[in-house]
Amino acid sequence: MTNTTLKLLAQQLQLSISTVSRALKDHPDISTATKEKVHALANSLDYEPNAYAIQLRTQSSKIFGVIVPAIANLFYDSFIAAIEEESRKNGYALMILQSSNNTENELNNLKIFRQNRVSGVFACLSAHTHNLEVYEKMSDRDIPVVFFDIVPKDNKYTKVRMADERCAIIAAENIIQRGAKRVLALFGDPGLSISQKRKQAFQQFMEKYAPKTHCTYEHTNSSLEAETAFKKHLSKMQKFDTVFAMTDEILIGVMKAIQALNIKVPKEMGVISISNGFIPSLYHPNISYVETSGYELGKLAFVQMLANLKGGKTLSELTVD
Amino acid sequence: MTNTTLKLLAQQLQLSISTVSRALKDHPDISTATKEKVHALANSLDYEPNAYAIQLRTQSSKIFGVIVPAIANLFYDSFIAAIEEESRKNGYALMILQSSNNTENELNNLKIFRQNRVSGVFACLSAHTHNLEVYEKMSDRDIPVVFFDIVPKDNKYTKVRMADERCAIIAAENIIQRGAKRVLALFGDPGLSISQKRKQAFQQFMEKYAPKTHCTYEHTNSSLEAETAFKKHLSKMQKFDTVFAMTDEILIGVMKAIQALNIKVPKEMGVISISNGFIPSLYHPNISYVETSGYELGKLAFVQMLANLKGGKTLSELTVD
DNA sequence: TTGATTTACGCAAACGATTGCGGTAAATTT
DNA sequence: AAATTTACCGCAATCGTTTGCGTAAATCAA
Repeated sequence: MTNTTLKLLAQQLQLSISTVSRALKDHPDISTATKEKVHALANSLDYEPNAYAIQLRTQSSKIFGVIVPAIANLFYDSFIAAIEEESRKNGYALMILQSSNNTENELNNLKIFRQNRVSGVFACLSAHTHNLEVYEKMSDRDIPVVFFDIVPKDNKYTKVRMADERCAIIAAENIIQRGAKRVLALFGDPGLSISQKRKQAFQQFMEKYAPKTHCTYEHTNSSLEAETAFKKHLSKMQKFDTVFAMTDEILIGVMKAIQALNIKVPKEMGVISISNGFIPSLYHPNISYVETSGYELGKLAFVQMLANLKGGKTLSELTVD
Repeated sequence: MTNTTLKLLAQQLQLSISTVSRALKDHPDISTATKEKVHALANSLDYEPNAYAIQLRTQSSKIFGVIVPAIANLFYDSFIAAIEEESRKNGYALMILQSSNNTENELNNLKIFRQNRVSGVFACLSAHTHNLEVYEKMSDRDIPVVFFDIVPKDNKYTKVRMADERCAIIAAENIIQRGAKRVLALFGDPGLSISQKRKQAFQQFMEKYAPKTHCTYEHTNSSLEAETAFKKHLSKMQKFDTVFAMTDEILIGVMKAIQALNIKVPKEMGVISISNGFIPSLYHPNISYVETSGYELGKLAFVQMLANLKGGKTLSELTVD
């Protein structure tokens, strides 16, 4: 079946294309009678405007691009869910691409976005992307970019991220309140700023407000490493009574060790993590965690995007507590 | 900055637009010298073809639409990851929309897809969508639709799904091999065909090959229900030694109960589920599961899509073992 | 030298929608 | 009855590409 176009409608109604176009969008120049006729035929013929023609003409696409390291990740999931929801409300659609933490993919994805003239891009940097030239290219094309989660350091970019320091400090507070004596604190990839920030904030806070509490810090790059690290430290002379996991990934490793050793939580060992809550809810009893909501972050990112789209650039770093 | 177009290149090179266009795509009509000049300028000016103009002209978009109930779901995640990978290889991009199991959203999403003239749609039906008229509309527009996971019954549609029966039977086999005496088998929403199929296959197999094994069947609609059901049945006179969870969701409930009651797996209780493996890997010891790979299903779906795109329609129901 | 081919390029018409600028009847005002 | 306004509508250019067809100049065969 051939698609219904303005032309087709115009022919059947013996009207000009412009009249049909205007009738469809309720232009005051068109008489009510004509409008009704046009609408009637458009409905019965199931007319749907060709988005590409519109975009070509108006130079705006009503599509946002999203780059995440991986879709299969609970944090990004909820982030995407949030911007998807907002996008729908505002008449935008989403084009989601994964970088798989690979800079080359990231480049390719951005290219696709440029070719599709997206209205804006939500981007989470790949773990080791340091060359931001490509993102400059987007700005050159007047395509606003809102960075989230893993963001560039330079303040000229619009970025939203979790309040990493806040989360770590809340966790530390909680640990102190519990009266922990010996703490094992596990952090992620030391190369990522998120790890650095959380660790620094955590450590500083602990040293200042609970100098007597003995803390062991360690960086692990996977669930497995976290599991091993946990077991290793536990077998030492001085056992610890509390473990802090910076991310879900680390928490998973910790919990496997805890289950394997049949350690009772929270009696024998306190566990606290930073998470959006899904993983902690899988265990019994539920693990306490400091909430980092990808959902909230998504909402915030969307607001930023809209602001960028309207009033030029808003250069800022916003964080969700 | 204004975007580089063929026109611009043509002007600067004192060539016609058509020549530039052809040079860029290595048309034999164009001399090598000209091609080189064109490419050089195109590169330095960072020329990128306007996807909308191309699509308007060629009537094909190089974009696939994907509808899932929720992105934040491990099964769909891996499915999406697979088709995303394949799409990229084949020069397509993905537009992902969620239905949130809401028929109205589903309609809207399809509309967006139609307006964007996607090349094809991968669709997972909302739990309670029975009116497939909208999908007919896609076919009328020559937009192939490949259904996955939750698929319509009618055989005129192209659909791929997991071999539900196979999975259930493999699990049953496994249970019999373990020498289980009393089994608690937990299934999902009885309204979904996936639940019906798995239960029926499971039950039939057990009755045929292990008639002496006592099986209790129950449908639960959430993790919490599964947890409650597990506890309820355990407190009865005749305890069971094996539990079967049809999905990750159910498994989560079961495992919470098991942890709460400090039951030893697999000594005191055998646990088996159908899953893609992520959730079962969170526990210690790892839970055995029958693999249902969203990833594999995605690959299969993509092949189907390509076939549909090329050789007209392939009406079939394909399953992944 | 002449006619037949090749080579290398340009013209112009699409694709479908938007929109500024007129235009022409009818309605209203003088 | 002439002048002016109003209400409706059409013309045509435009967005950036693609592509069938036409054609000069260059090459070749005779």
